Amino acid sequence: MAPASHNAVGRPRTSSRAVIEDAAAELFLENTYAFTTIEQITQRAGVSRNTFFNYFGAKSDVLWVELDAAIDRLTVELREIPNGQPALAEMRAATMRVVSDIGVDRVPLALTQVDVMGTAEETRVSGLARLARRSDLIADFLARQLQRRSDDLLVLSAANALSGAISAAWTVWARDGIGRRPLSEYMSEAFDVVSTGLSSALVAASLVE
Amino acid sequence: MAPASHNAVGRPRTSSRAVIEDAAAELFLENTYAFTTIEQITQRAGVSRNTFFNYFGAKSDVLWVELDAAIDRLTVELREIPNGQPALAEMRAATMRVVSDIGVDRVPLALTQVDVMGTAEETRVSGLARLARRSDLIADFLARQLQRRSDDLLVLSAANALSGAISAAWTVWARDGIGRRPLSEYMSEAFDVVSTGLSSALVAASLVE
DNA sequence: TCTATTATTGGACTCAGTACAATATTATCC
DNA sequence: GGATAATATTGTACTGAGTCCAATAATAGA
Repeated sequence: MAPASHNAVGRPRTSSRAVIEDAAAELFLENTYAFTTIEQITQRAGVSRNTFFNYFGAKSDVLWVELDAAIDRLTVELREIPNGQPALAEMRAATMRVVSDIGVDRVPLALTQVDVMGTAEETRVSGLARLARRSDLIADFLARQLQRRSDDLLVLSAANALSGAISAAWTVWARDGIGRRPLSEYMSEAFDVVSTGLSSALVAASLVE
Repeated sequence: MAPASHNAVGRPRTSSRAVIEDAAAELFLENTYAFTTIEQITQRAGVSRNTFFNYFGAKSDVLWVELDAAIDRLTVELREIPNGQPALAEMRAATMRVVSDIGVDRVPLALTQVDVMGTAEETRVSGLARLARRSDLIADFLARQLQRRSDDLLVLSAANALSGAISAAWTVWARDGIGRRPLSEYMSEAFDVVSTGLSSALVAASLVE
C-alpha cells in the first residue's frame, strides 16, 4: 500500500504516486497549499484528477507522507513488544528507533508550509489527525501493558500527553530550519519533559491493581 | 460575539443563533452529523442558508459551542494571572475554575455524536482544532511565566501534553454517560497524571536561566 | 494469445465554504 | 413620529473537495 522507496533524490520517480507527490510538492512551494488545486497537481503530474484519489484520500494526505510512514513504523514496533515490559521506557525506545534514521532533511511537506503561510490553519488541522492517530496507537499500547482499558482516563491522558510531546518535537525540529539537529535529539528532550511524571503515575497505577 | 445565555432549558431560544443551534442538535441526533446538511439545518431553523455562516464559520463549529466557550474563559483566566507565579499550579487552578460549573449535563454536542456513529472521524478532527487552540493558549501562558519563547521545545511539549490531558478528561467525562461525575473530578485526575513530571521539568528549566 | 486482475479515466453528482450585492430589520437621533 | 445610520438577513452565483460508478486501458499469468 505504501510506496516502495522514500524520496530517493535523483532516481527517477515514475510511479503515478511518486509523480503526484512530486508535482504537489512543487506546486505547494510555488503557490502554497491553499492556492493549489488537485486539478493543478494532477495536470502537472500528467494523470487524471481521479487518479489522485486512487492514492490519497484527501488533498492534505500528500502533506503527511513522511509522518504517516513514521506512525506506520511505530505501529509495528509497538506491536512487537511483549507484554509486561516497562511501558514508558519501551514506548520511548520504540519512538527513538523510528526516528533514528530521520536526519536533518526529509522534513514532511506539511511542515515546510508553516513558514510559507502565516496561519497554516488547513495544514495544521490535517496534522492534528496524525496526532490523534498516534494517540490511539499509544493508548492501545499502554492499555495492553497496564492491563487497563484504552479509554481509561489515566491511559488516555498519558497517551495524549505523549503524543503531544512527540508532536512538539517534530514541529520544533522542522521550524529550526537549515541549522537543525537530527530529529532524535529533539525527540529525546520532549520525552524528558513529560516522562518523569507519567512514569510515576503509571507505576502507581500498576501497583493499585 | 458569543450568545448571551448558555442553554437555558425551557426558556425560549429565539435568536437566530440559538434557533440554528437547536435545529442542528435535533438533526444531528436524528440523522447523525455526517448525514445532516447545512441546508437542512437552516430550513428547520427557518432562516436562510447564509445566515448559518453569519454565526458559524463551519458546520463543525456548532458541535463545539460549549468547548469553545470554555476555552474563551480559560483565555481570560490566564490573561489575568500576573507574571512570576508558579506556572503549572496557576494553570491547573485556572482550568479548574473554568470547569467548576460544568456539572453532569451540558455535554458538548460533538461528544454525544461519538456514541452515535462509530468512526466519528469528522467530528474528531474538528475537535482537534480545539485541542490545538488550547495548546497555543497554554504555550503563550507558559512562555510568559517561564520567560521563554512560545515555540521553545520545552514550552511546546508541556503545552501539548497539558492540552492533551485536558482533552482526555473531557472525552472520558462525556463517554461516561448518565452516571458521570462532574467534569472537575475528571480534570483533576488528568492533571495528576501529567503534572508531576512537568513540574520538575519546568522548575529545572527556570533554574537554568 | 487469451484471460483475469488491476490501474486509470470520464462524467455526473453533492455539499461545504466564499464573495458580494441587495434588501430587510432594528436602533438612534432629532 | 420620521428620517437616518447601523446591523441582520437573504439571493445568487461561484469554486473546489470528495464520492460514486461505469467504462476503458494496461498489465500479469497461464
